Amino acid sequence: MSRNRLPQEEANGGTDAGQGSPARPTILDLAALCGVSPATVSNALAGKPNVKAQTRELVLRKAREIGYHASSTARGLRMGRSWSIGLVVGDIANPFVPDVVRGVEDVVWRERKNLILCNTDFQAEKKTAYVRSLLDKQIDGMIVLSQILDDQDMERVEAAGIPLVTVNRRAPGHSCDYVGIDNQAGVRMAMDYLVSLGHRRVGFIKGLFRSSSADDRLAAYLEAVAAHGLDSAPSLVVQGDYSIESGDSATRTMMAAAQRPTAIVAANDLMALGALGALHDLGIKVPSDVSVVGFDNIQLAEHPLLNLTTINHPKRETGDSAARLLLQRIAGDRGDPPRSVILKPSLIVRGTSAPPPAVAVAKPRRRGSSQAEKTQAEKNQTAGT
Amino acid sequence: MSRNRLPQEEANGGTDAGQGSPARPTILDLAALCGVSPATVSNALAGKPNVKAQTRELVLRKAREIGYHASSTARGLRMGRSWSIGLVVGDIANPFVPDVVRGVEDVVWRERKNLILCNTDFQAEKKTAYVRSLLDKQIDGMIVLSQILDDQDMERVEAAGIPLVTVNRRAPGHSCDYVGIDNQAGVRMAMDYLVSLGHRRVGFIKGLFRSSSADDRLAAYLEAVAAHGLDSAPSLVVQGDYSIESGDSATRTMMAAAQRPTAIVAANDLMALGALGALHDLGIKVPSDVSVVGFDNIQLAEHPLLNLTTINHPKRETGDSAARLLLQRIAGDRGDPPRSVILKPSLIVRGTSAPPPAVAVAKPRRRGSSQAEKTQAEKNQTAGT
DNA sequence: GGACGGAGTAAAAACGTTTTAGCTCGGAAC
DNA sequence: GTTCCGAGCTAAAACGTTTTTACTCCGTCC
Repeated sequence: MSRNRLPQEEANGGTDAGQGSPARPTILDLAALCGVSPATVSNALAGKPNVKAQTRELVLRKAREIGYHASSTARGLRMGRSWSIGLVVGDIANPFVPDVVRGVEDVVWRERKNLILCNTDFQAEKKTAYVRSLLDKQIDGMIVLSQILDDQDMERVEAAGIPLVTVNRRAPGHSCDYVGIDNQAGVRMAMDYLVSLGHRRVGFIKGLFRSSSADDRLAAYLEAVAAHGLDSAPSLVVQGDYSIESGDSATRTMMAAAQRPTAIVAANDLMALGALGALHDLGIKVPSDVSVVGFDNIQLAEHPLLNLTTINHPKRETGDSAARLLLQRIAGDRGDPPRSVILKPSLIVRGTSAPPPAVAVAKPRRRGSSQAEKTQAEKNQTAGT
Repeated sequence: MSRNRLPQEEANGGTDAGQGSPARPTILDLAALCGVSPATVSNALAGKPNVKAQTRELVLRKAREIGYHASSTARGLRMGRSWSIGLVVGDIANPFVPDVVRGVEDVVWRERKNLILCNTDFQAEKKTAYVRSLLDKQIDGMIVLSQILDDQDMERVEAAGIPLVTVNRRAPGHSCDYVGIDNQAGVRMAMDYLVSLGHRRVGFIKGLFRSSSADDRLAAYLEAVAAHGLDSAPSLVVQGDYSIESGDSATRTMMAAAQRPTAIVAANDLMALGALGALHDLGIKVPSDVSVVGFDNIQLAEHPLLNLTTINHPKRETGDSAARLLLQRIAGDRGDPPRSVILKPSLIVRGTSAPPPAVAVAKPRRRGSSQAEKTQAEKNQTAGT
């Protein structure tokens, strides 16, 4: 160490006549300034017990004076950590995502860790590259939202011993912590509710194939159709891709079929909003002609002009749980068996749902309860357009 | 280096009988494997010209074989960089923000840098802590969205020599790269358009005080009122805070006043949507009774049921420009004078704007031009509502 | 035949920490 | 008067790179 010669000749030379930035103080500077060794400074700042109170005080004071802050990079290299966690999302611009991110940030922030945001656009190549990059950075942990990593990426993460929490979509074959929602229960609530209103012919706009949550939601729809003995027809299930546009076109397809549904359940709110738009364009009244129920309860769903009946997905709590699980895993034993948090959905009745037009009711008429729901629903959406 | 003894006795010991993760290979392992020095490996991988083609090939092959990836941390320590940039936002859940983030991510991704997302909730303490953390991490650069840093934080960033780009809000007293929109032009377009429709009494829901863009938008409104000789009254300008709720309550306040406006311009779309909700609740027809114009053109503004006339803010392009500016600054000379990118707003006519009720027109009737505008506007919004 | 030069490689320093092992010194125990 | 011990500190190694400097050949030139 040629730097550490004389007390007054510190690492960052006395007069910084150079125009460049003055180079921030290192632990060596601080040690020299305090007249102790770097080890002692480190121990003092870390609160280790093997340093005299008086010395610790001196170090803390001087550190504050010169504005010393340890380099995360150096510390990370030595300790093999980075105090940052990777958050892999498909599309941050999807209104569902930022709310979850917000939940993650909130708890991660409490431990003063940083969030590295990786937007994959659902592209395999980008996903792989981001995972690589995160591993190279020695992240402390990783959260993957609404998508799965290929086996190779997964293996790399496991090999690196990096804790991983998956959200909304289980990685088949790999066991890791998971946070999701009870999709089946959610759709069942929507279906039961519609049936209680008197609907017998309910259409479903499903999400992308190959996503576990999409499968669950579709399965729950089919089960409900069977359980309640509802009308079933191929034209009542249309494929969407979670976008507004796909909800729009799916609805047009569905309404063009011979047997129109009296209610439509969409696998997410964006498609439900697309359905509302399409029905509006087609001159079909909501909810008097057709009811629409979404899934997620995104922020704008409660706007008086949209006023979407939907299944609430606790988004912020999702992010919160995922981050908690991850932090526990980081702090605690890596060997513990994987844990799952399955959040509860809930039905939010707003203005896009009502009993079907009278003619459609074939079964014996329901009593009060459905009537009450109806007036409630209609109240919510009076004066609509 | 006690590790580097024999060819077959590599750093990461042959048999990893231990249960822990096998510890990833270092450049020493790779060097031993190839029978060259770590320096040569480094040069080979970096594509330096001073290594024989044959050697380089060998190194690359072996590197791929054992899946060698350099540690960003070690490299960062040595090179004084981190290949990540800090993105400081106020609230990621605000629908305006993710689109900008998406733009940033897109260009940052091209250089394989990472994005560290800092959500400040507009809290001074969180802001300061995040900036500290970013500086400790030796980030390559920083983007601050729609907020300003206190002088002390600002000084720290400057002292560290970290390039900084501010977006939507200039830091008074500090000169750094800036990306924004021509707020005045935007509001002027909205006002001119409304005047051309025949409106003479236009209300304005302004944003938070102390934000430069809010000031600009308000100023433009006032100028337009003066320039066109429109009605002006204190009750026509109401304070909001950029949230839906504030737009709602501001509108109720405005409509409760003696002199109701025939049109409302809001400083952002969320408040405009709040206005739509309030008017809907109040039973006031949009646009026949009152026109509403927003600012930002958030994604859902184009939904057929909202169909909001608004000023487009090129969000993605904003993020794009900010990131570009930042990367240039990182790569190029730090000493260059600060640059600004001012994006152009544009008027998006949808269904929430129309001529005022006939009775409201007091001044002598405009000729053709306004009529032309009107038909144009109506053409744009046929099949609306 | 020796000096020169360039190509290719190696040795070692440096980046800024944390942590382990060891040192010193004063007092207590025997 | 040794020995032992603990408190408080220091020296040095280690983390895994990049980069500077130096070295070794080998062919070419004079």
